[in-house]
Amino acid sequence: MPIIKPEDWEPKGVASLEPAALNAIQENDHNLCVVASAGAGKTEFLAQRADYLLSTGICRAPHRILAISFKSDAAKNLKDRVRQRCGPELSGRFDSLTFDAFSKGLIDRFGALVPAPYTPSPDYEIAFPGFRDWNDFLARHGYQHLSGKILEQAVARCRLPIETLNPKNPEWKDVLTRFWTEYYRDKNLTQLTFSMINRLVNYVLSHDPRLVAGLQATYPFVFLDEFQDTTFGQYDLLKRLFLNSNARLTAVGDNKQRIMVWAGAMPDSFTTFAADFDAKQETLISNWRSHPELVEIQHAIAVSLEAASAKPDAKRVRNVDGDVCAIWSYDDRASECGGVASWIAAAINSGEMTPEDCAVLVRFKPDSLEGELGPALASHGVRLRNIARNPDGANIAIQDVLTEDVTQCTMALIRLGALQKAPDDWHAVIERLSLIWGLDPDNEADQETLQDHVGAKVMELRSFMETNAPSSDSCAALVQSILEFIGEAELRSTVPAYRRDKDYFRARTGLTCLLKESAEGETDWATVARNFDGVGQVPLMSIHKSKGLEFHTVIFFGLDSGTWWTFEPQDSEEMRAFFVAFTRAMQRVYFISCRGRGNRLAYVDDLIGDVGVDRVRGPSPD
DNA sequence: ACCTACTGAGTTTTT
DNA sequence: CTCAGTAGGT
Repeated sequence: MPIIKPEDWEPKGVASLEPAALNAIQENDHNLCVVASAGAGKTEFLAQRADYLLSTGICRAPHRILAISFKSDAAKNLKDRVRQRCGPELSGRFDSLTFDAFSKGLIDRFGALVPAPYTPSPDYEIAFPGFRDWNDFLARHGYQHLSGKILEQAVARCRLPIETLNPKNPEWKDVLTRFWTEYYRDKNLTQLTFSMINRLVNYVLSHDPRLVAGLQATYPFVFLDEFQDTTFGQYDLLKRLFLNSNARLTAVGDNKQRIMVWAGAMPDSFTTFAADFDAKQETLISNWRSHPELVEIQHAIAVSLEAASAKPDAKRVRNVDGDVCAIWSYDDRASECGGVASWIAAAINSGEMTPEDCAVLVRFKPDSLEGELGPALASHGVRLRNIARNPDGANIAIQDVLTEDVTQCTMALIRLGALQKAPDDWHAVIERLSLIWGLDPDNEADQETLQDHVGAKVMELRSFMETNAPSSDSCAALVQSILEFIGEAELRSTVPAYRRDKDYFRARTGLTCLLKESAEGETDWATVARNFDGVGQVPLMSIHKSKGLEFHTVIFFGLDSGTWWTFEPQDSEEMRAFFVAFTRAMQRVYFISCRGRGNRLAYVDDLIGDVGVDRVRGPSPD
């Protein structure tokens, strides 16, 4: 691949980028802090910067770029965007992971180097202890006077080994020692939380500086997405890895979307980072997502969060009629669900949006709304998909199944078999199999054999689908046959996250169960494939899960004091969550307030009322 | 057995 | 804000 001179480099695949983005993309001498409000095109910015660094050879093989995100689908989106922008070869040196997946990968590779007694057993399980579990641990060991919440934080922040710790209250040293020597050992098996994995990585890196040197040599460039949500432990690890090294760090995020402080995020990650890493700041002000009327309201909310917020430059054109924002009020929950369901069905039938373009958001407990709204939508022939739900029999959420490597390989082949046209999938399969089977993408003979192989497999899948109707058994057989074709051992050896059986089977079971679920009641494989991908289904999720996503229309359930019982107006996490929900919408957003759930949320109601958002009677069921 | 007044817990993520 | 649980009264 010919190398482009840095001065000749131009953005690819987009009409334009704002000047601040261009400056930041071509910044080679400083660490960077890029403040990017909602819809500013963070993913695009990072993808263009990756393309700049890779295609100019500023980041030359064998050097790689490490990109850290907070959600696995965000990591996946970024990876895909980089592949689109600079092709499979250069993007092969772009490692896009979540912080937790990155730390877990290091423990899976170097866990044995962690000094005793902290060495984790290789078949550990990932634990997600709740409030009760932390308290139970304390009670079991006679510390019932201490708080589980504080133990959780202490575990997330402590430096290992505990023996060297010097806490103000020596009792905590005993508690932590006991906790770590037993790990989170409940039923005779080792369980690790992600905060523990983070501490173990930190420990092994401090113990063995060669690992730090190796990582620094591999990654001269590091991207940090959604930096406002960085936890103390993650930041500590970041410093351990890259402070005072030659690595160039690019932190991107938006304080107004900081909604993870409750889970241990630093309240001031940007200022701390800017000071420690002497970072230069750039501010992106475009909003490519929402049209001017929505941006106007977003700005009013932004100003209430941060008085100095810059007014974004709205780039999207409005293309719907009627109110683009309103508070819909209802008296009781039955008319609420009925009314919203018939409105959604009518909007879909009129062709102004597809089901998957319309998101239903909640503050929490999507499961309970699924039970109410799901049947109401079903009576109009519209399906609701709770993306946080585990498919029956799996212990992985639907949204995570979709981003798994084993899913992407398998489903690309299923789509090639089931659908008339799937050109992207053909490309994706060839690209992936080249990698998995270790074939040279530039060797014509290799590529020709590969194409023949895949062509034959697709023909075989087509004839299987013609003779076998979709069913639980035929789905399992299909997955089995495709994985045999790909080669499970080969697949697993190219995906570091599939090193442990537990992790691989969790993903594979998720895939099989979601496929079976997608086949229920269907007679044709094309529909099964579309069901699997969520085509034709209205997605339902929490605000937290919606972060980073965008939808034509957003409907938020639960603008009431019952749902927001912790609400505080000034600079609160709740207000920022509300901002995140609002800024997901490209064309329109409605907030549902129902007497059956609680009272009017006066502060928010008045805030958006002041910029012209009306409280109206919600659409009625028909 | 039943009433009233009070206390405290619940929720959002990460493979 | 709502719900479950509890203490203390009739």
